[in-house]
This record gives sequence, structure tokens and C-alpha cells, in this order.
Amino acid sequence: MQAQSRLAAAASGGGGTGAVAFRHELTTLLRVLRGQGQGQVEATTTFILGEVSRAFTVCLSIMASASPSASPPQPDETPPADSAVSPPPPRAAREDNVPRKRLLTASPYDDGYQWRKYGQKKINNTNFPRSYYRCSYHRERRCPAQKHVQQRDGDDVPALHVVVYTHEHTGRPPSFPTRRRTTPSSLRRLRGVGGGGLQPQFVDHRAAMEERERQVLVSSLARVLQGRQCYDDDDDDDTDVASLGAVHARAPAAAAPVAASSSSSGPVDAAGEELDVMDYDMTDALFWGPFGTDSNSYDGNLTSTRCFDLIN
DNA sequence: ATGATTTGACCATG
DNA sequence: CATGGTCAAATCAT
Repeated sequence: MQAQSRLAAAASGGGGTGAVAFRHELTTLLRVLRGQGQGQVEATTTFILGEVSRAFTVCLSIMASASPSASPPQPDETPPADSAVSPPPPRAAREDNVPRKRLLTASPYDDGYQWRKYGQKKINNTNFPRSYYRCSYHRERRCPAQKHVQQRDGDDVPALHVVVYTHEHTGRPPSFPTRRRTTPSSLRRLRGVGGGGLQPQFVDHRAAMEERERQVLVSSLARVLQGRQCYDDDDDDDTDVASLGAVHARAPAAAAPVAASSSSSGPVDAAGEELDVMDYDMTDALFWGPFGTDSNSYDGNLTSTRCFDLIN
């Protein structure tokens, strides 16, 4: 049976089970390819293994944010089954009748509205602090909107953030795209020098990011299903990991520290295996790359000039 | 000078 | 009393 056919069949399963089956099938296939010992194939499969792992993480994130109130419960709404210690029962919801919209996002993002941070608090039994924001026009325009953002515990790659909104933001409508040039002073702030260290600025528009996630996911899987891999021609080195990584290095360097600002160590795939750093760069490019005119862009489709067959 | 963030203190709730 | 949410003075960046 042709590899592409098997993958297509697995991918067409639909739903979570189909996705898992697809990934399993793909992983198995790529591990077989790696065993062939061909340099190009090895480097490429290493890349794709990491990319597929990341793609599924992104998928889960999109699914979680698409229907916050849908059943079954979203991953961030239920404690992990293998949790060693059961957390205390959640506090009862406030009786203020304020609707809350909960999102799970793969990265902090700029939703286009202007927020002012008014607090940060360490929440019990969590590893990351929760930041509190309110509408910048809280008083002038009586904008009641608030949101709080907290990085989710766990070794998600990329890190997932829980964002909870209250009210509708009545301030300035979202602008698109939004991007802030990183200055030396802002870098100092990001690194925590002075002022006790500020929180990372949210840079990209959420909708654009989700669209980009979809594009990258589709193109990634398409490349795999087509059995071809393309890479940047700027680097004349052989098709090793480093040269593939050069493609991803198109992500603006200034933005990378933001995306990688969590305390997590290197990227790890679902099986707990360490992935190459280039996968991390890929993540940065995915979330920070496409906007602005002052940096190289990553358009979600590898702007390659050289391709080679992955699967014969 | 102005505006945003940090951070410890305080408040409300269960 | 424990905890999450908010306040506001101090601090920092522009």
C-alpha cells in the first residue's frame, strides 16, 4: 500500500480519533524512513516529526478556542487524568451575571483592543501568575471590559494561555495588523531589567494568528502527504537540520524572546522526546513571523526554491 | 510630564 | 481563614 494512501486514509478519519490515528500512522511511517539512514531523509523526517507534533498542539488549541462552551469539556477545563494530586474543588462562580468568554490560545496575542494591566497574582497550585487587564478607556468611555491571562501549566509546546474576557470591549475597534517595533528599552523590559520586569507585550492579532495556524498546518500536512519537502535555497549547505532551520530563522529575532519567554525548557514532542531547536524557531515563525514590513516575513508556506522527494 | 507597569496591601467571597 | 480580585503608591519608559 502506498504511503500517501495510508496517510490520506488515516487523515480522513475525522474527529479526534482520526487525528490521533493519522498522527500515529504518520509517525510510524517517518520513523521507518529515518531508519533508512539517508541523510536528507533523516533531516527531513526529524523536521516533520517536530512539525507534526506542533501542528497537533495547534489543532487542539484552535479546537479549544473555537467553542468554549461546547461539550465535551475543553482540555483546560478539566484536570489531567494522570494528575498526581487532585486540586481543591474550584471556587464557585461569582454571582454577578457577567458573561465570561474563555479562550485557550497557543500564544499571547494582541486582540487589537487597548488594555491596561492593573494587577498580577500568583494563583494557588499553578506555575504561572495570572495577569489582570482592563479596558484602557475604563473611565473615559465607561468601558467595562476586562480580561485575565494565565499561562497554562504543563509542557505544552508551544505554551498555551488561558484568556478570560468579561464584557465587550467598547474602546477602539481592533486594528490589523498590530505590531510594535522592538527597541532596546523594550527588550530590557522583556528581559526583566528595571521595573521588576514587565510582561511580554502582545504583538499579533488573534484572528490572523489562527488563520496562520491553519495555513501552516494545511501546508505542512500537504507537504507530507505529497511526499515532498522543500527548503530555502539561500543556504548552500547540505540538507541537514541546520539548513532546514535556516528557513525558520526568517522569524523576526526581536519577537522570538517573547514567544519563548516561558520558563519551559527546550521543545519536546508528545512522546517526551526532545525536538530540535529549529522546531522552536518554527513555532516562533508561526506566531510572530508574518506581519510588519521591517522584518523578514514567514508566509506560512515555505518559500522554497529547492524541493526533493521524501517518499517514493 | 505623562502614561503604563509592578507589587504589596487590602477587600470580598466562600 | 484561604483565596482570588482590585487598589494605589512607587517605579519605569517615553
